[in-house]
Amino acid sequence: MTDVGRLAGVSQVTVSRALSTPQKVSPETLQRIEDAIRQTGYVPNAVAGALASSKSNLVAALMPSVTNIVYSSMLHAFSDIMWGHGYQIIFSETGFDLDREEKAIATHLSRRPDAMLLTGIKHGQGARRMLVNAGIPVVEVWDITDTPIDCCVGFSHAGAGSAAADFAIEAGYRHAVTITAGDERACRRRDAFAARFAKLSQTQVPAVDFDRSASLGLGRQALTQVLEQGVLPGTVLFCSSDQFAQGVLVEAADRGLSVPRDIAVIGFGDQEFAAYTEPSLTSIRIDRQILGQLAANALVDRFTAGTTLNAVHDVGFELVRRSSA
Amino acid sequence: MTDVGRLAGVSQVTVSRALSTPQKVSPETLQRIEDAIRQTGYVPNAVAGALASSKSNLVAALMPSVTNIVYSSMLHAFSDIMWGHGYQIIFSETGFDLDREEKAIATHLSRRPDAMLLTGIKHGQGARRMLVNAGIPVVEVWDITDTPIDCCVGFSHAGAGSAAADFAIEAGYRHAVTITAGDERACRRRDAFAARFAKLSQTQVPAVDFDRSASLGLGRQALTQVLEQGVLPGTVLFCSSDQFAQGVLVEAADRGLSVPRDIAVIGFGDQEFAAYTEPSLTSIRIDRQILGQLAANALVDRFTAGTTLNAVHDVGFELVRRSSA
DNA sequence: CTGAAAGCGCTAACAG
DNA sequence: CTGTTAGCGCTTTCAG
Repeated sequence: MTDVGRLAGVSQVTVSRALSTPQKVSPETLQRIEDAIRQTGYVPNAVAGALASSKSNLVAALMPSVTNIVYSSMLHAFSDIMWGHGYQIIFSETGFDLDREEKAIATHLSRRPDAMLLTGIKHGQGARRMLVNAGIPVVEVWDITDTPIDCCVGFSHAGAGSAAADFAIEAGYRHAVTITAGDERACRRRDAFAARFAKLSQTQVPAVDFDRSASLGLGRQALTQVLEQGVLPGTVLFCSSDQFAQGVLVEAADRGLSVPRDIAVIGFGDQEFAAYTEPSLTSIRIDRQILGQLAANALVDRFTAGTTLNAVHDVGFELVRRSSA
Repeated sequence: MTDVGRLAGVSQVTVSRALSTPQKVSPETLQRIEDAIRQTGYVPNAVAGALASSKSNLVAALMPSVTNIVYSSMLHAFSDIMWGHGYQIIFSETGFDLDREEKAIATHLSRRPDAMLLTGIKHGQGARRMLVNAGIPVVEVWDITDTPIDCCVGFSHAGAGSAAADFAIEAGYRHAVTITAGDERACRRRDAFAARFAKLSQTQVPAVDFDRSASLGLGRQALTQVLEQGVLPGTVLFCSSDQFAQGVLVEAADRGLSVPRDIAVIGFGDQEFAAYTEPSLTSIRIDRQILGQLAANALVDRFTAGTTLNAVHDVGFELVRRSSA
């Protein structure tokens, strides 16, 4: 900046102004500075800027996994809006591990981000304290609670589970099995589904649980397991992910089973392929685009205005009925 | 740090040392400092550290899209290793747009990252200049070239295309159609496939091209289009993505077509589901895990040793034959 | 509208 | 092993 200033015949401060508040610099000076910048190939140093102004224009985003479309599509929408507001994203994967998340929070806070996005509402011991101490806006996504750290945007997993049960009963199914991946939120959906379905149908709801992430292969395996234990007519499978559901569909087709006649399937996530499988998949849709956007906007609002704390945004969910159930 | 030092009865510098090079501080002092840190709830400021040492421990990663598993799984492997070495990832999506990539490069460089990962080998006008000026290690992934900016790790897309053609001919197919998404690298695979297949079979290779990203729905549409134009027996479809291939499979099943008898299908990417579709999908496998790891290691090597420039790592590809072709 | 001075919180020499 | 002195490259007052 000093070099640029020298070339333009002004002081370093004026160059700084030209870059951050050009309206405070006379047009001619501005012109000379711009030329000088071009000539010198000057690249601003945002690190120094952040130190001096204690504003980093950095937002930290922590999520379980980027390879899961459910989270990555949220990140996509979120970072898109943030970028539009001049913020950059520094991210880490936490892999459903609270310890790892807590370490990541500490590390990220040392970069003095202007805000932080966290996935889920359950965090480790020190997390809340660190975040409150940092005094930055925090948005928790993909779930809701009455006691967010700062604000949250998501939906009720228990609500989604029991809504699926209501739907299944209304659709005439009298037996159900759950297929669930190793994910705390998926378990909450399963539990709510099972409780509600059991209550309404007066039947037991067996569970097939995995400790891994959902996948098509695991879904095929799950159906095999279900069939081995024998399945009564009018049974619906409540899957914690469309990946599972698709696996069930593929396995069913391979075995010559008719869906939903022999077995019905409800997925979760309403992924892009859900509408195009054979038969098309009944699933629970969460608008991840909107969710990511709302999360971004919540933060941006907090920057500019300083909206009320403890704001909770319920984006809801929608049971999309197609042919599989 | 000054506060912590005061509390521990040492100077600020000693606190700094205790944190970065604890072996240079006496055990007793270290203990006192650690206690003081706990008491004060001190959180290091990596921004100031980066400014003073001109080492940010930040690595920028630019990729077309995080919602595409092909890139996100690479990012996952890459960031995992980088995190293990104490680096954090600051990322941006560039959406197959060179201008956007160039802007992102400039913005990211202002953060003084210690290295940068770029996807692809084709970049905008100023990109190369900026990166060379920055003087940081750069790794270009997912493609290879003899003239990388610094180093690259990927595979030959033309090679993959013609290998698929060789395979198809050997497998006895005499007609082919390509289905391609709007992606420069996919087009290079298509062109290589078509050229080679046409040469060996002495037939034309019609193309179904989309300007969007691949999806299951678009794949179904593509097969419909192909069938409308009439397809000769012994035709293989070369898809630029497993998403397309899966769509073709679903549409074929829906129409009562037998795969590979009526129509054969080759995918690309060997995604997790490829082994579990019905019939299972023949696809081209790239080890994205390894690719991401090699990219990370290439950078880490450059940090420590300063490996030769212009290193090009060909991770190759593997045609995985399953049932669809 | 422009400049001078101070300092953000840390690390990098250099002394002791 | 510990402390002192100088910055890193900006932004933020405060004066002109």
